[in-house]
Amino acid sequence: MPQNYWLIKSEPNKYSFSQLVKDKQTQWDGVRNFEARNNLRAMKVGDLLLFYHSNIGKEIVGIARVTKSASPDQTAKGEDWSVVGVAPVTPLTRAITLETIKKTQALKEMVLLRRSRLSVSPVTAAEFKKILELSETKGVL
DNA sequence: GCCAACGTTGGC
DNA sequence: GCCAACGTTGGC
Repeated sequence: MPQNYWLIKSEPNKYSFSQLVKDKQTQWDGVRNFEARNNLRAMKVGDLLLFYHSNIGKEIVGIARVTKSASPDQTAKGEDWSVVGVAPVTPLTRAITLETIKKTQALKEMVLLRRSRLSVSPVTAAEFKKILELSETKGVL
């Protein structure tokens, strides 16, 4: 079964990776952008997620996984938005900053850089692997 | 705090 | 259907 990879953004003062670790699981709601929503809908249980802190930190801090595929976002009654279930896998041994991503040849084409305002974006297997490698994070794949 | 990028809205 | 105005995101 092919597994896909994604990057999800959150401002750490709103919902941080450590909060997700505490919660054990959460619903990824509040997405109000069509393209981001379509990416949520393309997620399958078991897909892996890079958890990025925007504004504060500007770095990828952890790995999470999809525990539940897309369902209607109850926080948007009458509108057609989606949520997925997300659970933490592991924090990165070393966080990967935006600066590092920009400097790293293998990561220069990341959608994160090309589409800076998109809050849910696809990540290639090669990019995902590179992030794990650079962050010295083991036991995920 | 500023501003570039860019998605959305609304007038025509 | 075009496009100006406006609002939001997110880097700096």
